[in-house]
This record gives sequence, C-alpha cells and structure tokens, in this order.
Amino acid sequence: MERFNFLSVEKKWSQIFKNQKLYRPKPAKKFYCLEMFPYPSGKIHMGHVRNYTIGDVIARYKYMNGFSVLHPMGWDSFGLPAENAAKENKLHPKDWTNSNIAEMKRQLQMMGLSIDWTLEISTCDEDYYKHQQELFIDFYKKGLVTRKEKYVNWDPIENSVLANEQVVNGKGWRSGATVQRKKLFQWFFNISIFSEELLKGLESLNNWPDKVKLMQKNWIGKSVGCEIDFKTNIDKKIKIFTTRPDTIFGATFLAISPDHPICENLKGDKNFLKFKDECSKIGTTEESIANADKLGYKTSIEANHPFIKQKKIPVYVSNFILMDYGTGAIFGCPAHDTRDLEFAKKYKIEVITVVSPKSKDFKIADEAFTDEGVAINSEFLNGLKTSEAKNKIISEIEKLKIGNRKISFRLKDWGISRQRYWGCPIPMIHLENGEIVPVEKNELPIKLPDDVDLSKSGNPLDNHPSWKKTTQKSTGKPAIRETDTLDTFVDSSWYFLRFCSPDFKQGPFDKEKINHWMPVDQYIGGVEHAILHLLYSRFFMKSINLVNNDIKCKEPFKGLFTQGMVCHETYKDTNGKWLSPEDVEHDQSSNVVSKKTGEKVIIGPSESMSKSKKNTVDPEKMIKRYGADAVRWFVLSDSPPDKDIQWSDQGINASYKFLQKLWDLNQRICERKERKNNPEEENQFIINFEVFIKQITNHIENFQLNVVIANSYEAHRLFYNSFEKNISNSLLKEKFSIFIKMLIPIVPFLANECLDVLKCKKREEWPKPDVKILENQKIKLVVQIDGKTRSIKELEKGIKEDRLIELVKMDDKLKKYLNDKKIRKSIFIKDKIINILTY
RNA sequence: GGGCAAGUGGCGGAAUUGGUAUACGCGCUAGUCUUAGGAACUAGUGCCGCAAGGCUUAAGAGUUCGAGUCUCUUCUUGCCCA
Repeated sequence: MERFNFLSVEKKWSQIFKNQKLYRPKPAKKFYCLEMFPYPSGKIHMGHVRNYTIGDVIARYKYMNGFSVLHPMGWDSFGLPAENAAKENKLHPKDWTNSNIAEMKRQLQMMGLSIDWTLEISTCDEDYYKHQQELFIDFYKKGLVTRKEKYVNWDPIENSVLANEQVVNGKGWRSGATVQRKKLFQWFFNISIFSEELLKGLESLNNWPDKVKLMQKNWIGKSVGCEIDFKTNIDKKIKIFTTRPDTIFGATFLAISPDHPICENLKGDKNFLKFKDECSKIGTTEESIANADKLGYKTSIEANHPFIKQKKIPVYVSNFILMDYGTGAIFGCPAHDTRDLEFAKKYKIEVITVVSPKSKDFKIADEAFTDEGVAINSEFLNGLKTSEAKNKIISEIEKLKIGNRKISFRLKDWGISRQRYWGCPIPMIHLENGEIVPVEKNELPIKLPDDVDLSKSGNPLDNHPSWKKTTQKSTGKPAIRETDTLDTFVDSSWYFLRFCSPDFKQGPFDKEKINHWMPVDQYIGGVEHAILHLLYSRFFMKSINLVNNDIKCKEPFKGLFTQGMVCHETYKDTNGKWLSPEDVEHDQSSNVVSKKTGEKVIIGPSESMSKSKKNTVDPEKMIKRYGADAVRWFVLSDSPPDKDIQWSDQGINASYKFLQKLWDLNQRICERKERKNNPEEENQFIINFEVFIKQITNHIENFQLNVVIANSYEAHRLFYNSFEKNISNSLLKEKFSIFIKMLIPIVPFLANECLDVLKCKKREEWPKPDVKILENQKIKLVVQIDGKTRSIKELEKGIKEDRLIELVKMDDKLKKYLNDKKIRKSIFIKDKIINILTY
C-alpha cells in the first residue's frame, strides 16, 4: 500500500489553503477568531505552533458550523530587540524586522493555517502607525493623555523607562538590570479614570477564564475606605487614607511616608535626614519594602485623635508607607493590622483591641486580628459588625467635616513614553513658549527617520541631527518634535480593530466594519498577557467609544482562551553547560549521553522552552520530518490546551504513526470488497459512530482538544474493527467520510487528501449527531448491592425499578450477593443506577 | 506574607459535573512476521492475591444509599500579587 506522502500532499493543499477563505454570504453569523499576533523575532517557536493550531481548529470548526469567519494574522513588529539586533549585526531595524517577518510567514504557511493573509498588518508600517498617531491625537483632545513629571523606573542598560509591570523583583524584565528611580517628564494614558468601568466590565465577560478576571480585578485593586484629616500641634493637618475606619478608636500612632510634604518641616533635623537616607538604601520596590524591617522615626509632631478628646497620637515617619498609594499617610491600629503591630511592638506603642471575633471580651496578644468582627472599646460603634461600623463612622466623619468616603484604586496611569528609536513617534511638538501641542492630522504620519545612529547611548531620535527640528504648521513657528516613542503595548492595543479594515485610508478603522466584526469572538494567547495587554486593549476600546459615539462594541474580546506553554526536559553536560535536545541521544543501556563526547548527560526538569536553556525544538525541522499534520496532532494531543505540554519525541512519533494508520485505513476502505450486510451489525455500528459525533463536537465546544484526539483514536478503532464486519461498503464509507470531515480542523492536509480519495465533495459542513438514534440506544445500568458495583446490565431504556429487582433476584451471578437477606431499601435512578441495600 | 489553582498507574492525562475510577496516548511484558528492528500486527498491563475476593484518586475526618468530584483539617506543588 502507498504510504502517506505528506510532502507532496502538503505542497498541493497549501496552494489551495492560501486562497481559501472562511467567509460566507450574509445570513451567516460572523465569527472573529484571533490569536495573539507574534513578535517577529526570527523564527517561529513551538509556542506559536500550539497557539495557532488551537486557533485554527476553532476557526475551521466554526466555519464548518456555518459561521462566516474572520481569521487574520499580523506582526507586533516594533520593539527593542530590533534595535539590539541592529547594533550587533549592523542591519537596520526595519530590514531586520522585515526579513524576520518574511521568514516567519513562510514558516506559518507550512502549518496549514486558515489565515486570510490579505489582511496582514505590521505595526511598524507607516500605514499602521499613522493611524495610531491619529488615535493618540483623538485621545489627547478628549483629555485621555497627560504629560507629567513622575518618578519612573529607569533601566540603565536599556536606557529607557519601564512600566511598573515591566519591573520584576526590582529588575528590568528584559535586561535584568537593577532598576533605578528617576524623576522625568513622561506621557501617560489616563487609564485610571476608567478604573471603575474596567472593573465593572469584567462582569460581562462570561467567556473569559475566571482566573484572568480575578488577576485583572486584583490589578485594578479597588478599595473602599475614607480619608480623615488629623489636626496636629503644628499648623498643618495630616490627611490619611484607610480601608478600616471602623478601627479608629484603636489608632495609637500616625505613620507618614519619608516623601510626605510635611517632612519638609524636618529638613533641619539631622537625625531625620539620616533616617531618610537609611530608608532609601532599602530600595524602592514594594517587595523590598514589604520584606524590610519596619523602621520608624518619631517626630515631635503630635496629632489629635478626632473622636477621643485630649488624646494625643505620636507621628512617625516610616519606611513602609508609600507616597504613591492613598495619601502617603495612615493611622496605625496595631491590634488589627499585622504591619502596624510589628511596628508598635518595636517602638513600644500602645495596642488597643477594638474588633472582636465575637462580641465578648477579647484581647490582642501576639497576632493582629485582621478579619471582620464586632466593634468593642469604640464608644458609639460598640456592638456593630465591621461593615456597619464602617458606614457609621464614615457618616460621622462626614458630619464633622473632617474627611469623607473615598474609593481608591491600585491601578495607576499607563506611562507610554519610551526613549527608543524603534517605536511609534508621539505626534506632539514643543513650541518655544513651552506649549506642547499635537501636530495637525494631515501631517501624519510622523515618520521615523531612516538614517539613525544607534551606536550612541541615550535616545536615538533626540540624538538625530535634524529630525526633531520642525515648525508648527498653522503658525510657521519653529518647534521641536517629541522624541519619545510609544510603548509597544500601544501598538497591540488596537490591532484587532485594524484587521477589520486593514486598507482603510480615512482613519484607523472603518466603523461599519468594526460594528460588523467586533468583538473578537474567540481570542487565544498566552496567559502572560492576562493583565497588561488585555487591560490596555480594554482601555483602548473604552477610549475609542469616548471619541466615537456610534461604535457598538464596548469590550474587545468576548471570549478568551489562555493556552499553556510548551516545555521540554533540560540537559546539561558534566561541566554544567546547557545542551540542546539535538546534542543528546540514548545509548544502548538507554542512558542519555552527549552525541559529541558520549558522556552522561544530567537531565533537568522539564521547563518552558527557551533559548537560554537550549531546550527548544525547531518547529520547521519537525514539520519537515513528520509533516505539519503530525505536529498539529501532537501539540493538541497530550495535555489540555490551557495546561503546559511536554514536548516528547515519542509523542510526535506516535502521532506520525497514527496518521499513517489512518491513511492506510482510508485506502483499504476505498478498495474494500463488498460484503453481505447484517442489519443488526450495521445498526450497532451506526449507534457506536453517532456517539463519537456527539463526543467530538462537545469536546471541541469545551476546548478539550486533547480529548477530541482521544475520541479520534477510538473512532479509528471502531472503523478498523468494523472492516471485517458485515457492514455494507456504502455505509462504512459514508460514516468514515463523516469521521474524516471532523478531522479537517485538526489535520487539514491529511483529511482533505483522504476526502479526495474517498471522492467526498461536500466537506464544508460539520456533522450533527442523530438524536433519535442516540436516544433509542440501549443503556448500561449499574447494579450495586450494598453500595458495591456488582454488575453492569445492558438494557432497553425506561426499565422500571420493580422489574429490575426481579431481574437481579433471578440473576445467577447477583443472587449470591443477596443471599437470603431482605431488601431494606433501594435507590433507583432511571436508566443509570440501582443500589440495593440489605439488612 | 496574601489570593487563586491543582494533587488520579511507571509517565502525559480521561471521568457525561454526585452514579462503572484509571478512557486515549506513551512506556513496559509476551507472542507473530521479518536478514534486522528504534517497522508492522496480536494479546496483556493500577496494587495485593494461585484463586474467590479485597484494596486504590496526596493524608485524615465529615455529608450521602453512593465521593476523584461537595465540606472541614493537614501536607505538597504551581501561578499571580506583595
């Protein structure tokens, strides 16, 4: 028999897939299937293969179910690596990027994806970033953009500002350099004005993983509390923020940040300056502050307790209060806050218990009680539950006009300035009088200069001899261009809109097209973007709604799926150097050894594939060796798509072997000699097959693609075993063709080729299980006696309990379990189970 | 430190959501065919036991006729936030 020649079959079908689109005419419902677009780093990796295979299964499946499917692809092509590569290889970032795109596109096209490549976009194209500059100006005019001086995270290696979320453990996420604190003028998107809406919008996202919604919720970090002004013995008040105003009667100190304005009064105090110095040594990241010893400096300032006359409260400057959060000042209630208690013990501050788990006597000893409870020792709050006490005290505070209810968010405005070359220029100009204004829209795009010197340190656009010098168009006055470029997260915050009308000239998008295709019905990508990219995209959608009042879509991604990573064992030689999977082999006694030296290799844990650990597997090599279908099959087969998957040579080999078997069976079925048919056998065969239609359909709908693969193995076995049965050729072939059709989304090359051989023309429709056949099926009823399963009986549907007990009593095998015992009770679930209980 | 997941054979993992635990795949064992097998095919494969049978979903309790699934306690791992 002829073996499956994937090389020629893939060649044939990729020509067809290239022009095959998944659109259908009008009455069909739309389905927008999108996978996160890649950064063109050079070559595709297994993570891409997994991501785009999952997306392709969904896109093709939805198409077969009658949807008109938008399935585009593009390139997230601005970013620092292009500049670094340019420095190393003396290639212009544009050339480096574009050649990577060409290479990766070629590789993606080997995979058999149902992408409409006519929609391809690249964020570093002028055609794309021109419209991004338009959006920036629109946002600016709506007050969504500000420029402010702020402490920033400065990465000394990248010579650039990092967003908070790009600082990991006090280090730059890419460079690994220790981040410094620096005060700079920066451009910001005012994402925080949407805090409440971004939080609320999460509730409508039913097709998002709960885990992602929770992460976003925590990131936005809404806390309800109040601000309270404390009078002091100097002429300034101290405004504090607290989420636990109900503990005010337990307040025994105030703590303020070393950066608090009131500290200006202490500038002459040598001890204070020494203390402040000490604080800055600890570092500025929230983590190091949380882990550091709680330090305090007792000032001479005293505050008055707002509800206890004559009570004076000491004011400490403390290293664990951040100026950025709330008002930069708190009242300390040691009894009910862990950090406050630690602080109080260290400085021997009074501890007053004001909340009790029950209403009885209760006193704090070694551990703070931070849960909700009942107020005690709190005058007019006594006996109230925490939530009631909060409301009461806040209304009291508001009555006395010493503070008010306040909702505070953790979400900060999004700093978008980057001092880099390879990014979208910010379309603003600085006039000589200090005014900063947007350029006219008809001047767009503000293009990046091609002739740029990247070898100097600092901001390349600022270093450029002439680029920044310009004039204001309306007045002819000289002006200086903004030399910061936009964070690349901006590029990816609206690309899904551009895909709906990638050639639209008059603006970022054609509203009609957006109203048709948006929202993205299914978005698929890595969980590492769970917070930032998704939050920023949601912000863009809200902002665009603010600028345009005729856009229907409020949330960009209706459905979200986050796939797991592709992992591989790691290998090190005896010198501790990383070895790639290609450098190792199994010797005769099945030890893993180095190919070069023959020495034993140390096998490390399976980790996410990365170049630094050399545990990557090249997708193109695998496709060339096993075929694209086998690679697709494997990345779906071994683990649930949302979990990590282990790449394994045995696994890909098994996939390859199975697809060969499937091909063999396909051929055998085509050449099968006719048989006398037996209606009963045929009937059973039909029933068995209908079950698979139902299972495969349900499992795709639930994203259980690994189970779809398992079902397919089983379905194959059904046909394999039915080959010798008394089933007519036409029936066997008809059902087999339906089975192969269901494999189109998973293995499009093989499935389409099989269908050609089977001479099956209609292949655009997903089969529906025959409900009648499934309903008339016999059932398998579990018989338990005293809770133990003793038999499984195949019976007609709808059998009655009495009749069943009769059957059990007569059954030779079951009789003995009943012996002569009397039946005490039986639990009967129709068509499912009977549990007979004896005395 | 806080929050959220998860823990099922030698391994990756199923389980119609409270009703046959271990589907499917890998690996392993035996056999057939082959010059050969890292090919193909057949059979077997949770644990104890010759068997009848018993035990088994991290550990322990609880609810239930019935628990991998629900509740509580403990342990372990992963992720996110600090």
